[in-house]
Amino acid sequence: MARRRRRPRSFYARHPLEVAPDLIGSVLVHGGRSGRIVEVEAYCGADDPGSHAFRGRTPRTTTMFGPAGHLYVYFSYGLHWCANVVCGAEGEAGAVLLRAVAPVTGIEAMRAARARARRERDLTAGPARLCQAFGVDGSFDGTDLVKAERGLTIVDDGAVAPPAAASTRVGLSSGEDLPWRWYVRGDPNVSGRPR
DNA sequence: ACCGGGATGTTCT
DNA sequence: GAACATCCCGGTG
Repeated sequence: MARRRRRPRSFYARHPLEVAPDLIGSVLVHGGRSGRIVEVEAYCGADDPGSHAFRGRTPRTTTMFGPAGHLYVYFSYGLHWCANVVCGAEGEAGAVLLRAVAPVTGIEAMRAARARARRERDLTAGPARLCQAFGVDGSFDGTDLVKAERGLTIVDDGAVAPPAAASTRVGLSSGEDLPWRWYVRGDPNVSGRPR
């Protein structure tokens, strides 16, 4: 069993376009549940028309403008929670959206939390699905992954990261041409298909 | 497999 | 009042 090492603050303090591909293959951990990250998207603050931070700081986006390594959780389409890791220098509002993981441990707990999922690959394929599977909601907004607040963190278990392919991001009406999504090609847990 | 529409409510203009 | 970093279900082929 390889040693699990928490990602340090310096890992997240880089530009989101560097952090995003490096997060592929890392492991998201919450209590007994864990999953290997297979799909992410980078959001680049004021430089990025697709980012919630593009039009400046608002009550909702406050966490994104804070220090790297904290979790930015937002409510989507009136139904779902989605989670990002804040990246880059404080105030730049960079973030990486966690879009999909491959379940590793705690799969029974994930199934219980995702009772509606019919197929196994629907357990954690998609930003809202993975939050539901891991029990992440708005109360986790602002928690520090480096300190593993509330048991939530991201670790490097030493496994060789699978190669990541790049594509445009999913579901945007602005910034839709920027190739800022990374995913493991062929992994069944990846959500939105690249064009 | 692929596609279309409804759910649902916060956020910001 | 419109937009929204989504998901699920039921249709069709």
